[in-house]
This record gives sequence, C-alpha cells and structure tokens, in this order.
Amino acid sequence: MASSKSAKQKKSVATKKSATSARAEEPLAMQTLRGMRDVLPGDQPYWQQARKVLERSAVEYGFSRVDMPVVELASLFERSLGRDSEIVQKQLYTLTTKGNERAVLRPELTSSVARAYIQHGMAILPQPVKLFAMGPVYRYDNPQEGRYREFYQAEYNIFGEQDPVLDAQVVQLAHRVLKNLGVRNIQFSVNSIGTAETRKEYVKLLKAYFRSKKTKLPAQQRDMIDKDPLRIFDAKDDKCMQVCAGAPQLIDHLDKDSRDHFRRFLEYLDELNVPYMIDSQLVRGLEYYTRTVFEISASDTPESMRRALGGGGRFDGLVESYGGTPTPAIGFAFGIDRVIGEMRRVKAKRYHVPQPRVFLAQLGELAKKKSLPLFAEIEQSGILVAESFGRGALKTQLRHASKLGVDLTLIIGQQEALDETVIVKNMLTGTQETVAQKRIVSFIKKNLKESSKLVKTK
RNA sequence: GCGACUAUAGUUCAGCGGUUAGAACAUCGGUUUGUGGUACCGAGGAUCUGGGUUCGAUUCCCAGUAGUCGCCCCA
Repeated sequence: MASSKSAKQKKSVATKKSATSARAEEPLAMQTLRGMRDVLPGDQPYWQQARKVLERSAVEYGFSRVDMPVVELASLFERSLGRDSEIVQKQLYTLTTKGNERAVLRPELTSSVARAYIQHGMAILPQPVKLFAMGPVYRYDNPQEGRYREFYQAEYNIFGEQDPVLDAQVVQLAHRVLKNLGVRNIQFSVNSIGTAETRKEYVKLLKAYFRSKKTKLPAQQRDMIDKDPLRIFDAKDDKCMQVCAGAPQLIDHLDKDSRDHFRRFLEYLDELNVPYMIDSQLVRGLEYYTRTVFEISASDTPESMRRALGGGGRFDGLVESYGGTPTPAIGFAFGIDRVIGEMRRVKAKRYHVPQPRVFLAQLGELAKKKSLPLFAEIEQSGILVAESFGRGALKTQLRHASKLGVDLTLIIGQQEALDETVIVKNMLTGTQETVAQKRIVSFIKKNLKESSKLVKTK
C-alpha cells in the first residue's frame, strides 16, 4: 500500500512539474473549452451527409461558395446586428490584436458575406449574385441542448434582386435540403416586418400600447418597452402572451410595398407545397432584417418546434448601411448542429463511410519493406486497403483484419517477398492462393467484384 | 445573466463513513514455430478540483469547475 501511494505521489509531482515547465501555473486539463466540442469519427457520418447535401443543394440552386475569415472587425457586426442587440452586447468573443485592432470571432455569417460582396465589387457581376457560405460561428452564450458556443452555420444569400419570388425560392431550397437529409415534418413560420421606416412608425404604436398595459407586464418586459418593444413578443409567460395577443399587429401596419411584397411571397409559397404558417409575432433578433422573415423547425413535437433549425429573411438595407450601393438581398442560415440533431432524432440516413475490403499483412523485416510500396500501388489503383504495419505477429494482423470485416487479406512474408508474390486469403471461405505481385491489383479487383455479387445475391 | 439536476476506468454502470473501489464492453497481450472470426487465460486503466466535518471521506457538508436540462436569447 505504501509503495502504491508513493508511486501515485510521484506521478502527480511529475505531471505538475511538466505542466509548469511547459507554461504558466494554469492547470492543464485535457478538456475542450466550455461550450466547445469535438466532432469525433463516430459523429462524422451525419456531418458528412449534412455537408454533402448542403453543398450539393447550393450548386443545384446556382450558388457559388465563399469562405470568409473567422475573425472580423468588431464594428462589422455592431453596425449590422445593432449595438444594443443581445449578440453584440453579451455574446461576442472579442479580442484585441497586437496591431490594436478591435476584432471578434464572427457570431454569424451574413455580415461577413455582405462585407465580401462590397469589398470585392460584386455589384458589377450579373445580378443576382448567389453566395453560399458554411463554417463555424461563435457566441458566448450559456450552453444547453442544441446550443453551443462554437456552432456551424450554412448560409444561402442572394444579393441584388428584390422580387419576392426569390424569397420563396429560398424557402423552397431550405425545404429541399431538409427533405434530402431525411428530415420530414418541417414547418415554416413566416412573417413580414416591413421596412426600417414602417417599423419605426409601428414601434411608436406598440410602445403606446404596452405603456397602457404596463401594470400587467412583468418587470423584465416592462424595461423592454422603451428599448426594444418588439422583443416583448418573444416572452413565453401567460401574462405577457395575453397582453401581446391584444397588441397591434405589425402586419396590419405595413407600408403598401411591403404588404404587396408579403402577399406575393405568400402566393409563391402556396405554389410550393411547403407547410407554412403565418406567425405575426415572429420577430428576429438581428437588426438588419427587412420585410420577409422566416424560421424552419421540425413540427412533430412541441420541443422541436421551439428550437429552430434555421432562419432567415430579407436584408435589403444591409449593403447600403455598410456604404455599398443600395442592394436588396435575401438569405437564410441553417444551424448545422441542430439539423444534425434532428437527423439523429428521426434516425435519418447518414453518409456511408467507405470501408476497406482488403487488408495487407506482412511478416518479417524484408516483407515489411516490400509491403510499403505494395500498399501504395494498391491504394493508387483506387482500392481501399487497410494495414497494421506496426504489428509483427501474423495472428494479430489477421485478427485485426477480420475485425475490420475485409473480404481479402494479402499476406507477404519472407518467402513471398523474395518470390515477388503475395498470398491472397479469402476471409469468407478461408481459401488462399499465391499471386504474382505484378498481377495483384487486377486480381483484387476481380475477386472483390465476385464477392460483392455474392453479397447481393444473398 | 438566472434556476434545477449530475460528476467513479476509454464507454455504460455498480458500490461502501473503515482491508486491495467492482463488472460489462472496448484496448493490449497470451493459449509454442507463418494464419482470423468462437472459446479460455492474463494485463493496463477510474473516485473532477479545493476546502470542511471525522481517528478515518470515493461516500456526508460547502465552494469551484465541467456536463445535462430549463428560463432568456438564438441557429
């Protein structure tokens, strides 16, 4: 007992020492930062599938891919999302660079895409310009189910066209992506929040209304009356909802153009066969939205309805607010993590990771040397081949091979290395034959074809 | 920012105020020479961190941290 204890003490001393010598006093925990996580090999089938479909749909709908830096100027988002918005106020990962730039990890993609559109003069391209972007975004929020501090968005944005047919096309695209991913039972919530000017008018009306009902509102919402009365609609408690039910509806106070835009949007939507409902209280938190806004959620359980899989809308004023020429735009973003969560929930089809069907085993130093180029030759011919070069015992390698479920195992030992042959063992039947190394690729191809026929006829 | 619950091998879980903290799966090795799947044998590997109560804490209490889940917000 005494010896084991002292061994433990030694161990802890050793780790402490190495940690301090490596860096400061901070403990080195083998752990991700809060709200961050690793996407492990076992998770990849869903991620691959999601990425594949998202990218393919982008191509099918005529979007070109853009990738922007993860780090941007803080002012980029302060301008677009609004200085008072929750994201800017509380959730930004901020950093000051050595060059004294005020930088942030991007909390969303749209602002970056708009920046790129202006910076690279895309206004001279034939309009509309359709851009697809996908990557990580960062928000310092409290993690919980379906909410992480680093999460992935995939965005489809269309610049330079104000026709509501595009609003509908974007909805169609979102619907199509989810359908292709095996996520059925989707529900769209749509609304129009008019232009910045009409909203201003409406907000006045709304403030007046909420002030008249002030006593019926909880303190938290009361504070929001003057700051951001639209957000009171998000409140979930009964009192608020009662008050909200009687509030003037933005939809009734839209300017004529916005109303017209919304009407036509809905008409197009009706042609599409996508399930939608008008949610006149849908207000999205990002300041840049104008007119059309919508969210997508799974519709089969109340929980899944609450957590949107994606959302978007028009941002006709954004490019101009950045100093670009006035450019209407529409777009939407998927939360990839949530889409994958939904795929898991409904047990959607996932990407089939290619499995090797051939294993290369070697015995002895000479064979090991020869097996290296042999591996390369087979792999270059397009055959996935597994190996276990680090191990010596043939038994172990065969065990590994059968665990991998390969059809054929190639065995090369001292004798075969000298003869320039390979033993090919059929793992199903156990039979084996010796093949010249020169012929090995064609031999494997022929045999794999036959064994997949066997599998099919089974 | 607020609240609830949880924390034991890589994973899923046992367990007890007091000898050596168990199991399953996983990993690695072995059951004679250059032949896998099954079986048998074996090995390594854990009480989140810091305080407190106690003769003694992995167990009880407090704090921190992290995870999970709500609220808020959003994707």
